[in-house]
Amino acid sequence: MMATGSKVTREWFPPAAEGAQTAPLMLYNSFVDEKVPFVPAAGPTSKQITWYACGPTVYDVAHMGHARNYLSFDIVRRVLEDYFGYNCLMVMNVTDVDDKIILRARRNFLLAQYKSSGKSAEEVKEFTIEAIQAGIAKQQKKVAEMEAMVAKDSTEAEAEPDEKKRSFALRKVADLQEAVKGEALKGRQAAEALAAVQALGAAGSSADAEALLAVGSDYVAEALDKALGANVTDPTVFRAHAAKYEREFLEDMDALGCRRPDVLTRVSEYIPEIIEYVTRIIGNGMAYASNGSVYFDTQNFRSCGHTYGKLNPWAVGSAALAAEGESNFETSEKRSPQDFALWKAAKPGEPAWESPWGVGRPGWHIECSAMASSIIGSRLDIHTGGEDLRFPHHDNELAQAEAYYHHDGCKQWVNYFLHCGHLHIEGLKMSKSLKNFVTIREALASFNARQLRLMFCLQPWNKTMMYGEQSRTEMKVREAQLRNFFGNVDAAIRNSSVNTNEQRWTTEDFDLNNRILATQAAVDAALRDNINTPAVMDALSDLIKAVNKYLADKSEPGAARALLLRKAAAFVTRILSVFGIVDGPSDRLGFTEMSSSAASSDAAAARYLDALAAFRDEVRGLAKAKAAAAELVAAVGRLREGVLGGMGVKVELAASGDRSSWSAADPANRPGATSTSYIDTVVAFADQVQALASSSAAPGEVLAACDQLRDSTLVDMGVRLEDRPDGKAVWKLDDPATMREEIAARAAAAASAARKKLEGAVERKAKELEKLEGLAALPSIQEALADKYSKFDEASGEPTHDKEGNALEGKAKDKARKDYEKAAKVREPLSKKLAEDPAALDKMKAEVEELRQQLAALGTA
RNA sequence: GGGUCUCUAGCUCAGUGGUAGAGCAGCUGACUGCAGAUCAGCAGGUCUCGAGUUCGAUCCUCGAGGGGCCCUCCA
Repeated sequence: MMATGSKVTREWFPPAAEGAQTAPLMLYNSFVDEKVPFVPAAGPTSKQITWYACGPTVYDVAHMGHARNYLSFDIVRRVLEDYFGYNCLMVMNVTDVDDKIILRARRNFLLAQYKSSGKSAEEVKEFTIEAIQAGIAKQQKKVAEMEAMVAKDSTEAEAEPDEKKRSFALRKVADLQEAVKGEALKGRQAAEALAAVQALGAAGSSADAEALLAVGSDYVAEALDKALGANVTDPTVFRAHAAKYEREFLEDMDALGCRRPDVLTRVSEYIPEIIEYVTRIIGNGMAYASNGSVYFDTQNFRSCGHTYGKLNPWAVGSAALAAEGESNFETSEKRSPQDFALWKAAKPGEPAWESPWGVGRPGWHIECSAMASSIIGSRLDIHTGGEDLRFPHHDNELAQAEAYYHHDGCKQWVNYFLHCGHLHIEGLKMSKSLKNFVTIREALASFNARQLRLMFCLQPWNKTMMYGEQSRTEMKVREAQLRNFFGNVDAAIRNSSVNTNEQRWTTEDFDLNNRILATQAAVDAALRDNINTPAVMDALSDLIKAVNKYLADKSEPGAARALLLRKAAAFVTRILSVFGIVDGPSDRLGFTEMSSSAASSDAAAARYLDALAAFRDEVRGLAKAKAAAAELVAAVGRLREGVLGGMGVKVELAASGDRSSWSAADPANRPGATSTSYIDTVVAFADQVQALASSSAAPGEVLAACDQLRDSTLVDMGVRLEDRPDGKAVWKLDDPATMREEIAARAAAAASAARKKLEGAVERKAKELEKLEGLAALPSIQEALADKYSKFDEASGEPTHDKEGNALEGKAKDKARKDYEKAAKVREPLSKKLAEDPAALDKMKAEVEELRQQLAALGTA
């Protein structure tokens, strides 16, 4: 090519770059309790972020309250990763060294040892009874002590001159009284257990050790622990207990579809880092060793220019006051009541590690600071946990990290602290102690992971979440809407092939496209607004409704634009996959065609289903038209020879009464398993229709056969058939179990529907009547206002003179009018009703009575 | 007791200085041989109460009351 002098001017206008900055992602940050823009620590344009999640203490099975944390933040994480495109390093700890774990592990271990020691049933019984009696004695002693303490503390509290301290002392007394109640309950439970154990032997037959221990295991374990607990020194006992529940926890998380963290940090594996951490904090002058333990020095921490209690500053003072009230503070190892343990000196029967301060184990708060610092360093983008951990756990964590990084000038270890709201069930927080918990496994028995995730997506992550009937109903409605949407769109796309239909856009197509664009904008705005998943779900629901309307408008064959429908459905799918409600690409590893599920679909099967549906449509059409039997026979013939024959299926007619068989015309090209089952079905159905025709059955019987095919045979094959008003059925593939459940639920609902409807009607009518009667019993407006005004306008009824008889003017008059209007508005429903019909109240009474009688009649039937 | 948040339809919650909205639940209706799907409509509110600021308050201020949460272990 030659360079010539002729230069061509290329015309291109660059799009304006101003205002290119997109709206920020806002996150609700616990440091300030408001939504603030999210900026990665690595820089505003960086996509690299770090996240430390406060993980489980693995002492028992996890319940849905725990799932609230991990599932909700999994959704948040997926949005950050898959929607906003951040690369997130997610670290989660597992607390496997903890008071509860130690106690339970030791007891379980001793109990197991005892069980396998080959004691006779008599010995076991004797020991169990002793154990329970010891438990009862201890309980009684404790109650007595507590009651004495209540008496002592309350007199002391009364005498306390300082107002603030007195109120704390009084609160303590109240708490103590609550605790006494709790102990008394435990005592009663122990007494019941004792009776049960004694009954086991007395019943005559030999009591076996298993049964005895099943009743008294708690007490036996406690007794064994008291006697032998200090001798348990083998660290594998504790590790094994934690490992079991850690494994179960991770299984639960997998079952819920939560992405695993990138790094898992176990306390037991980070002891050296923790010791180094504590050492440095001591070196920085913000902790001190005391009698084999190490405490964090909150006073010095403040003197060094740090802020203690950033997340819950209000709790700090109160907690200190409460701690001062502790009777044993003078003898404490702490310098200040706010100080907390970084390292605890070992007690017998506990796992312990060597340290510069003697044998011991880490305090509760230090693990998170040390492990997160070890993996991530001196600045985290995000730290998450349940809202109950705000104080003291997370505040102490922050203090420890700032103290550790003091000489790096660290004043803010975490940029965004996110706390999820608790899970409530019937108005109460789900918790182990309230015994109102549902384990994750139990929940997964009633709902699948998709349903649970959908339920979580319908409520904001940072507010209290309701787990109840209402939430379940809304989730089910939403799930059905989504399922029907995907099914409807799929059917519509099948029936509006791009190859055979005009694709030019009409007004409806432009409108639908605009709806899609608007939905995309709404979803984006909702996600930026603190990852507001309920708002996203609402936006998707609006789009689905728009698509439904579009499909209704475009009901003539081929009118709907398959490409546009696909666009809408693809967007909904994409967002759902971000939430993890449908499997997304990031949940599989490797090339997708290697995954086992990819090959399972049998593309050719659709043709046979189409043939079956079309044949059934024809049969239904003939039956509804009360056509002659010969026409049905002709239809069967057309199916066998024409349709199926054209698809390479050769039907072998059976002798009368027998089932026909079929074979592939080309043996080298045999249909797959799914296709085969469809062909079996269509051939059998054709036989059935022919038999009905030849016995000249009534049209109703033919329709019944069609219904049975739809409601039973196809359901079992995972095919959902829906008859449309135009006489054409559409089919969708679905899970047979789900469909059977739906059918069963509908049948149950239908059975009780009449009664429920009547009950509802009675209740509503009675309520309305009660309300109106209440209004009727009210004094008249003028009587009601008589304490404020003395005279009223004849025509309008409004007050004209005040209580003293002075004429109302200016502002006072306006006020009077407002008073009047308010009172009038309250009475409006009644006056309106009476204006329509002066006898309305009596009529309503009669109606309620009538409904009640109907209901009673139903009850006796 | 202190702190803090909250009070809007039967339930869960949006919302705005110009007398209120959504979803679910309820009730009608359209379509329909049945089932399903879908659409349309209706009803339901002293916006906790009281006082103040304002031309005007559900919204702002103050007070009262109810509820939640935190101040101890918890996800």
